[in-house]
Amino acid sequence: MTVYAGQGDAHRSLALLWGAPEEPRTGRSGPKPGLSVDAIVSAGIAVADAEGMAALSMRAVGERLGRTAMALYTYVPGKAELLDLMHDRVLAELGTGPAPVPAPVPTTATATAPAGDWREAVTAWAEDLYACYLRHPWVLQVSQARPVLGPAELAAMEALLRALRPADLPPSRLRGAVAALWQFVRGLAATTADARGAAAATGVTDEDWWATRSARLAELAPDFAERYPLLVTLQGTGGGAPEDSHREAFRTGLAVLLDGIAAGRAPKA
Amino acid sequence: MTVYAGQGDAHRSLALLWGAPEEPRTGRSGPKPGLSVDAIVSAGIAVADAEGMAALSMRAVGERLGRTAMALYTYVPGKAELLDLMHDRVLAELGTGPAPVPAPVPTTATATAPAGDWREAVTAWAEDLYACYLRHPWVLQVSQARPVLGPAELAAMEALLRALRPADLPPSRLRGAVAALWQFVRGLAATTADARGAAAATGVTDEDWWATRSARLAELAPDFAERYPLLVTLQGTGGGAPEDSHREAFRTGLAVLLDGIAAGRAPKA
DNA sequence: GGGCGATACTTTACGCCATAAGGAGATGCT
DNA sequence: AGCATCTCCTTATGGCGTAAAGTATCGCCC
Repeated sequence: MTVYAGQGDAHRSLALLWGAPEEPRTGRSGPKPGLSVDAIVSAGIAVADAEGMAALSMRAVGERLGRTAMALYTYVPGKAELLDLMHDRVLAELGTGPAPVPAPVPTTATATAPAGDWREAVTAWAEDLYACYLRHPWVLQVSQARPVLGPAELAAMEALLRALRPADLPPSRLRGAVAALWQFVRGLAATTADARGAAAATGVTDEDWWATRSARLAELAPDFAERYPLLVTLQGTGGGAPEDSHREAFRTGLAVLLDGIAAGRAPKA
Repeated sequence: MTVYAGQGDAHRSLALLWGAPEEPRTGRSGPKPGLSVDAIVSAGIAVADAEGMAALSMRAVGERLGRTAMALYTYVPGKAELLDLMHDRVLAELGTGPAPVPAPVPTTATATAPAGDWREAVTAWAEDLYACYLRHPWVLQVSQARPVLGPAELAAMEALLRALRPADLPPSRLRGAVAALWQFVRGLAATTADARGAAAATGVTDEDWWATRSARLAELAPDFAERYPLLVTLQGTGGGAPEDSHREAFRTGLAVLLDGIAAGRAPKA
């Protein structure tokens, strides 16, 4: 199950994400709030971390806080908005990259930046995001289609741009690079997360799982090797442990991307 | 809502995907089947195309076929498996690329292939996949986490490998390139699909939607420009229509990837 | 041709889900 | 003290996937 975020009231969602002006409580009466948006978001994350996205229900979140499902609706407009908040909260775990950089002229590119090691910086960013996704695999089930535009998500973007700055790309190419990098990390994290999930859910090793799978496949499609010759040769070369092969794909895929970025740098000044 | 595929019985799912041996009907009695797996899959796709993923329910699919939801269970083990089948059916719309290539020595790289225009071939492949996703946007809501391993998905992969062959990459790098390309196309398609969906659902232009969104954002985070300086400069440079900017991101992102692939080619023979 | 076993399909029911509606109790201002 | 306000609850609605069990229909074999 994938979950579709960002479907709630965009207005309220944004307000919550960015910390609503918090009406200064003038003339408030009634019982003090026993919960808070923050607490609910935390509880939601706890549920999703522990039980997975499928188990995330308003009831479950409420229960974890000793309330009913309906109690949450005082604080949060609905499940969709809660998901947006959970998503951004998780992304807030990301480091914001190395140096904020005071404020060099943002115009053209005569920057005297340390340069060159932008590759390292981008790699660090990618590893950071990858690890974050794997800490909270359910986030990968929140459809990335709708941009939530939370502060943490934007901060992550900004961090990537900061890392890429020394590469000195023209704007259009920069956009392409950012898109490619983000999607790549997310996609690969999803693959890895699922491999782990399959192992955990079925109690079978990732390795065994694949073995069973491909045995069954060979049985069902005896002409496999003729139909997919290139696939077969590629498959054959990656004999190692499955999780290692993901890491290798991550490394090499990233290398491709970095090379591509390097190739598009503006002519050196 | 994202939907999580591949959670059903892997055995039966695979059998259905690959066209089960189709027990040769010896000694069958009972009423003739009025439905078929194919018809059910088609109905499911029709529902999802027309009403979106959220509206895809066993009841809805059954109704379209003039049956109840439970009638489907005679043919298909459950909703998860149906989704797998729908997914692969959609991917079967993809072209399989230019020339199947008879069978040149797959060992080393002294191939006399037309070479060079692998960029074009890969671009065509990417455009094809991108277009297919946009024809059936709901597919992007099927979690890519779990590899379904249907014939069409594998064929798409094979087609990409065929396109990439003249680039003559070492296997490890090839794996990285494939992963990066696939994730990129999928991710960008998701973004585009959603932009369209937002426009359709709310009746607001994509442009207006963004305008509202960023106005609200400026209101909630007046220090936006200081917090995200690089993001702001990047945003500012892309004034055009929103859908065009996706296409541009697609083009430039792909260019980055292709350059990266080119950079990693084995030394020319 | 009669009957029987297999098959297609239905009805019903269960336990979930998000959330609309409205009510009870607590709280603090006036 | 009175009352508006706010939190939280109970209840109800209409959905979902699918288990279980019933009914109708067909083809084979005696």
